[in-house]
Amino acid sequence: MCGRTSCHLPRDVLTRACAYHDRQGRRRLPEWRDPDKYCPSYNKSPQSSSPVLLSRLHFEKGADSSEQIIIPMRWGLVPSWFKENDPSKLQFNTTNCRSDTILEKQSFKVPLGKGRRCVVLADGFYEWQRCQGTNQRQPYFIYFPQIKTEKSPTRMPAILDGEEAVSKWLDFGEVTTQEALKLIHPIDNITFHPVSLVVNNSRNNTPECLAPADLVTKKEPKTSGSSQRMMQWLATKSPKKEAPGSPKKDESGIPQWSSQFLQKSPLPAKRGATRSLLDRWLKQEKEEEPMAKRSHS
DNA sequence: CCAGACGTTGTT
DNA sequence: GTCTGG
DNA sequence: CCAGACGTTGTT
DNA sequence: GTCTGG
Repeated sequence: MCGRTSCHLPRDVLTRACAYHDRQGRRRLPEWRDPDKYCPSYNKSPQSSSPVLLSRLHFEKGADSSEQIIIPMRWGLVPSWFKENDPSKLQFNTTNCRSDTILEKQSFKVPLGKGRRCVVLADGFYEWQRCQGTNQRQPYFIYFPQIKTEKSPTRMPAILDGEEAVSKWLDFGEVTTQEALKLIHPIDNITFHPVSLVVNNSRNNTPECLAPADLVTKKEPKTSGSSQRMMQWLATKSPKKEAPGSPKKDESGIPQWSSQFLQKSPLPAKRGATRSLLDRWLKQEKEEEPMAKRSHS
């Protein structure tokens, strides 16, 4: 899935890219909170803060839920019951959420049911492809081509394509969870290219991170005489290691993506998964009302 | 009922 | 192998 | 996501 | 806080 993004635009440019239309159809720019925490980078990793869009109603009682706020936030979900001050003390991973279990996993379904939706802004994201026969992993940059509307903010494996989808996703006051989930579907107007291994280290923050690059050259580890003897010794002594050069099981030649999203892509499997996801939601809550109309007993 | 987890990746 | 830090 | 640490006592 | 497992 997604563990690295680029979000490098200057703040004013990013803000304009997030222009949207409110309930009255007026064109607006999202209002910033904590603008100084915005830290543009070509190489954003979990624990860093990324700009996030969310409904104003999350901040002000009685606010227009179609109005949007933009705030730098730490990557990863912190459960509401987590009392430590330091979110890095959370003892399990919440940097990703599987779309096929989001309605089962308590850490995600509870906040989802409360309308806690947001949109993480990014130029695109990185994925590492493991190739057979090497330990190296080939990074790729994946993004919307810069042709259409300039604004195409994304949430990672769940990508919202276009302003309207973003607005509906955020407007938890009017748009129910079930309607919101329908906005997430595989997108096809997306593209990618291989990038340099420079992106591997999250300290590297340069345009080279997302620049097109040649595929990683599979260099045979030039083994010195001594290391060859060492390898032989390991091969005979260690039951865990396989003899170097022994035939590998998987000769399919099919590239294995780390991402479920890219692996299964926009075809039947994913469609089916999405449908059963929605079906399950519909079963457990028949006539979901939008948040704005729910009674607060 | 209480205790304890609450999550993802990938690989075997 | 697994966790933390970036 | 990947890279890099993973530990303690005591002294400078 | 809420769910699962015992």
